[in-house]
Amino acid sequence: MKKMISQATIDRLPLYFRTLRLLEDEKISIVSSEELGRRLDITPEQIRKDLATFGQFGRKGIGYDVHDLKEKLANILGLHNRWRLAIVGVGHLGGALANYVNFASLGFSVVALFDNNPKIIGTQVNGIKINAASQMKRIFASKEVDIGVITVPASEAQAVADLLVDAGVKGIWNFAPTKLNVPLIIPLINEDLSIGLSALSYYMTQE
Amino acid sequence: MKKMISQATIDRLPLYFRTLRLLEDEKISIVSSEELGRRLDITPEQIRKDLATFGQFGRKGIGYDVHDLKEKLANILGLHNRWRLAIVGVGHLGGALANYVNFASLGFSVVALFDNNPKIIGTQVNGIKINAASQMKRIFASKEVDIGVITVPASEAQAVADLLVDAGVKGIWNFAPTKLNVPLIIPLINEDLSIGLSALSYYMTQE
DNA sequence: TAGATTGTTAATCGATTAACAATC
DNA sequence: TAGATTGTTAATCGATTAACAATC
Repeated sequence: MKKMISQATIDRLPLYFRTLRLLEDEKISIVSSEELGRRLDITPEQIRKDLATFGQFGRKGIGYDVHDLKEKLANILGLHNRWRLAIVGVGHLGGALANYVNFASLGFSVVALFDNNPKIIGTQVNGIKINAASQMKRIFASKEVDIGVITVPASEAQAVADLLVDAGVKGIWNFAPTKLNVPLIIPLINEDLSIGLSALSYYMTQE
Repeated sequence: MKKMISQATIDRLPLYFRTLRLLEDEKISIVSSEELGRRLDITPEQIRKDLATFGQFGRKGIGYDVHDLKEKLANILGLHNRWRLAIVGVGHLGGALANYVNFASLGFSVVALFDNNPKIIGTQVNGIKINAASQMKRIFASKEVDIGVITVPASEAQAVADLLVDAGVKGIWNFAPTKLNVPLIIPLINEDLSIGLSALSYYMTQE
């Protein structure tokens, strides 16, 4: 990582990107931070500050070119990379992710599936064969996998993470509700669904 | 909401709760903020500060009683409420959530499913019948639904949110990648999976 | 020119970290 | 008592918001 940019800023970039796409669909070619902010419930100052972190993308008195800014954000986010995913743990959630259409539109594709349940090894999901975890290293090489998605139970997640690291994974997207230890150079994003649901429960409990 | 407590603090409480559960399973009855911090990669000071927001739960020189603190956190988070969920949009993700076991262990249960696809209305997922969205109000009353889970495409999400609010939903868990407008009194948690994946792409792009 | 809007610097706000008295 | 550990106050850090000069 070149420079330290706040997590909050990084997490807002996909929202800007998404909105610019919609604006492009609406044939709107110029947008102000004011309008972007209105669509996203984010202050215009915040948006300008976030964008200014990466360069000068707008024109004073005018606004931002929708197509141009969209492409620049795609570049910053690395969405032109056509990342290849492997999903480890083809239960309900893993299976759903294997079929998830939104990924494709962001440039991600699922190229491999792994599971240790002998009953499903060899079967296919969305046209992709499920392999035993022991095949990971071999398949990672042939399929050029970039990202490992962990959708196994928490108790097995660390072992899977170790296998992924050993197979040369470049990044990990973890859905198991547990802390993982992986080398610092490998980006890891935790997607713990129980946090959001518990937070919702908390807010519903406050009268 | 009685008092303003930071989102960051609320989001860490489920982690503490989860870890206390594991400690209880390990028959460990007393834990220090130091040990909790080690297991979660959170500083002990942060943990003490978070807990102190809600009261004095520990004993100086000793630590925290595992069972006691676990129960107190469950109460704060409202996890004793046995919340009842309705999932709107039974595609791959909605279907996966309908089968998600981790919910049950936190006290949530899925009691109703809705979809507008005539091909699947009337069929069952995990023993729960799929209804047309038009039935929402009636079914919310009879099934005493608390939480609405939105797993429809972004373009339909606002309409679904409106239906949920009209049916008297108490909280919304939104998986559609779009900003929703709902009355301020109704807690809304957004679970936008494309943010995490895009952030991962960003970090993998920085060399 | 007048009005609009960016990019950037300064001010404010809030969250994390450090320090330490209290006490088991 | 000495060692451990909490709860809380003070210091620091970082993120958001406000203000405004530059300029289209």
